[in-house]
Amino acid sequence: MEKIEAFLKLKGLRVTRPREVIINTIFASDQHFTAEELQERVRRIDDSASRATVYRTLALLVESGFLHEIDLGRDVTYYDPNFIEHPNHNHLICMDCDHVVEFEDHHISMLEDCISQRLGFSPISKSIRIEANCNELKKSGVCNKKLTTCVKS
Amino acid sequence: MEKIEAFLKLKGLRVTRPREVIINTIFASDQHFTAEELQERVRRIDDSASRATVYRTLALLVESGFLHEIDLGRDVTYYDPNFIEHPNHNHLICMDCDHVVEFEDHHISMLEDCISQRLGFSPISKSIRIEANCNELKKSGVCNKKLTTCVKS
DNA sequence: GTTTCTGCAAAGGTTTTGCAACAAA
DNA sequence: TTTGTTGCAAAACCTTTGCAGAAAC
Repeated sequence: MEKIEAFLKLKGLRVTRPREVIINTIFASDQHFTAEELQERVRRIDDSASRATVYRTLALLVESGFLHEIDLGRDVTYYDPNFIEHPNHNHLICMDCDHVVEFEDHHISMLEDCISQRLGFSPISKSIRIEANCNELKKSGVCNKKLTTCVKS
Repeated sequence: MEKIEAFLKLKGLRVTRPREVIINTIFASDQHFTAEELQERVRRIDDSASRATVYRTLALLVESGFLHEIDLGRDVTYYDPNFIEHPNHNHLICMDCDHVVEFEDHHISMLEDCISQRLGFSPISKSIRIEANCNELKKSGVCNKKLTTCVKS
């Protein structure tokens, strides 16, 4: 938050009440969210932020690199506040329980860089999306997976 | 096309003129496209297919696995008819020239499977999207990359 | 005071849908 | 003849935008 405030001032942008509330709400958790969900969380904390301002602030944070858009294969845009801590993470989406597991893997990351170079390009951003079924569910009929933190390897 | 016709008959669905035209148009090329682009190509061949039917046929083909939706990071949905020949390919998108390079890599694919299993899941589909800059452009100021076929490694 | 930001409501763009007519089997 | 399919136009959906008033600095 302090970083973002500093950034705003540097750019000649203003630290307003709606922006503060929105930014605090976003970074209060490391979980991905949609604009809709954010708007609702913001509304519950403080009524001072319209849908338009939520969208405008999201765009601002994405452009300035504080937030990432991710594609979970659904029809809305998801935002991920967890890229500052884990800049190279990927997503596995369980099609059974809809859980999203974030994971990092150094080997894959290196391979992606190699392949890009071989093709004649320098990667800016790399992302993997895996859609999967839950093994636990298949075996026992019940799914207890609630992994929400970033798994590193 | 014969495969899809057989599938339609098997499912009790009908082989109609608009469907034939749309399906033939899609698989006349192995290049990805948007609904809008498809509609226009279809219109030029034969006027017998409304926008609604184009969308409905796309949905049908995606559901039945003949066609894949892909995310190129733009704001429209792209469709990729090239997954039957190359079921595990990924996309590198050049941010300079907007070209899309399809690539396959056996090692990455295996790593994705391993990671999924370690996390307790069985992958259904895996996709990588790399956004990149063109090396040729950076060096010579000109970009001649027009790779459109699937690069295997 | 000046400039940026906000909220509202309206518009934007893509995709979906209800319905009556139509065509495949 | 039955059932699935089409085209049209309207609706739905998420997201963006124009504008006048409000708020930072």
